[in-house]
Amino acid sequence: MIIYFGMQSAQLNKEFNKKSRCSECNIRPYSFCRCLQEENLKEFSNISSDKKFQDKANIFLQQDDAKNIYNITEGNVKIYQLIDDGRIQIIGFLYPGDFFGSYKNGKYNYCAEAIGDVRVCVFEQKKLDEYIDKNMVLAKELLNQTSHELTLAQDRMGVLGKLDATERLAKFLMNISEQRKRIGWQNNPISLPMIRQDIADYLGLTIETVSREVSKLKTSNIVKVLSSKQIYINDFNKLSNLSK
Amino acid sequence: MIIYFGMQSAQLNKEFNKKSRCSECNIRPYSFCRCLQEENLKEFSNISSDKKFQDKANIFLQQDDAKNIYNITEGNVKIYQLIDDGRIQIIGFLYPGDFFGSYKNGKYNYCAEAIGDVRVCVFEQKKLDEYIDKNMVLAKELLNQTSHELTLAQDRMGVLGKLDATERLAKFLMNISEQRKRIGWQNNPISLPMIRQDIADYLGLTIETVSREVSKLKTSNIVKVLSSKQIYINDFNKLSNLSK
DNA sequence: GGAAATGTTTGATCTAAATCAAAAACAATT
DNA sequence: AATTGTTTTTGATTTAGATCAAACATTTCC
Repeated sequence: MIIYFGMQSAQLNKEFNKKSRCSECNIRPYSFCRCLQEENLKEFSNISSDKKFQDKANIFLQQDDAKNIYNITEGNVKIYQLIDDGRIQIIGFLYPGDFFGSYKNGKYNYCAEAIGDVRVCVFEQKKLDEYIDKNMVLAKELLNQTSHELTLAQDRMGVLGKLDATERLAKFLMNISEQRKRIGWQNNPISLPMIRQDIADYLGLTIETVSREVSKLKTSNIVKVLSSKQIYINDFNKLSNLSK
Repeated sequence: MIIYFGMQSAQLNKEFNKKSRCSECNIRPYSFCRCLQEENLKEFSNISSDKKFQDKANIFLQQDDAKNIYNITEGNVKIYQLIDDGRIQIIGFLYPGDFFGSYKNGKYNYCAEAIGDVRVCVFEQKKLDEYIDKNMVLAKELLNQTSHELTLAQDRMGVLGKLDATERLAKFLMNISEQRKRIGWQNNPISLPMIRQDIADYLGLTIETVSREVSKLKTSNIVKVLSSKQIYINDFNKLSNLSK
């Protein structure tokens, strides 16, 4: 910051007190940044940058050199692996507060694509790593969050390996509802940011099976389909029982 | 350590130089402990303890209060989730150098059971956490390892969600072979510590399908089945191609 | 507002893997 | 070595969900 001689006192004050991006970030309580103290936010803002992506934009591809960690501040991101011929496995649908990318050099383990308009904070691995050395509370927070991500990934093995189509869809809807609640959004009705094909590729099913399972839930009055992407859950208990 | 008055000088010296368990551990280069310096090993030995389990012994159950982190020094461990009625999803087969359990209080995310005779180092969460505060290199190592575990878990979603039975078994055999190589064991023939039922529960298949797929690999001369748990891979290229 | 493109639903048929069944191989115990 | 229990293999049948096909709904864009 450069302070010119003759600057007005009020103006000067304003410069000093200028809010950093992080200090004004309203998703921070739900993100790994929540471990930081107020006084560290200014510095932390400086090691990251704000970036926007529009619907269907690739944030990175699996074969790209892994350079960054991304933290979502607005919108949804899908991360997915391409098997070979064109088979897709969607790893996850991410929400504000979720982070993705890689700490390690090398390749990313998945592709990342914006669903709708997305805003992220981008951290270079190197800078984040340097910051961690200075503020170890962040290392512990990242360890806790990554460890929690791992338990979620393990839970998904059970879904993909052992649940039938009905159970998978029920669990999916429950999970979305809980995710929304976690970040302070209404948990009912739920808005599905992704299309049916994405749900299918996430659950290891086909689009037709997903559609049929939604219809079954509708017929049995467990959900009301307000529109294809707006689902009202009439009976959380029944849905939860179906989801195992 | 109690030093009695009148102790001989040679004896005294021996006490001081006594090797710690960690310093004599030969799996350390393959485990998260590899990040520690020689001079820290004695202290690190003191915050963990050695424990043995025999075949089929439960190390912990999913509903147990999560208190420990375990590090395998000998043998194999299977970690698995029980869905409800009795459906089982095996999350992973662990090898010497792998760790499991939980840093966080709460419940474990899976059950852990010994396959054959097993030796582990047990760390109490609290003690490990205190140690991390003193030696931050361990936090970074755990973050890197957990982050790597997460990528493996994500890869498994593709296997369970998108691969057919032939591809699943081929990938499984390749993975075992690579895992063995990683820790300096011969990568061919491979020894499978687990029974067919476990392979089925790991791959989201039935025992019959696993058996049939093994037979197909045998018939097509890609592997030789020395015994049901000893597999010689005749053609790594073909097996790798099958595994996608 | 209408055409084109994209996404969703429903029906008919097919198939990979599950289930059911039984024999064979192997290991453990007396 | 015979008995018992466990694990694996192979065959016959069934089935959940995939694939194929077509209509229907919704969004996008001149």
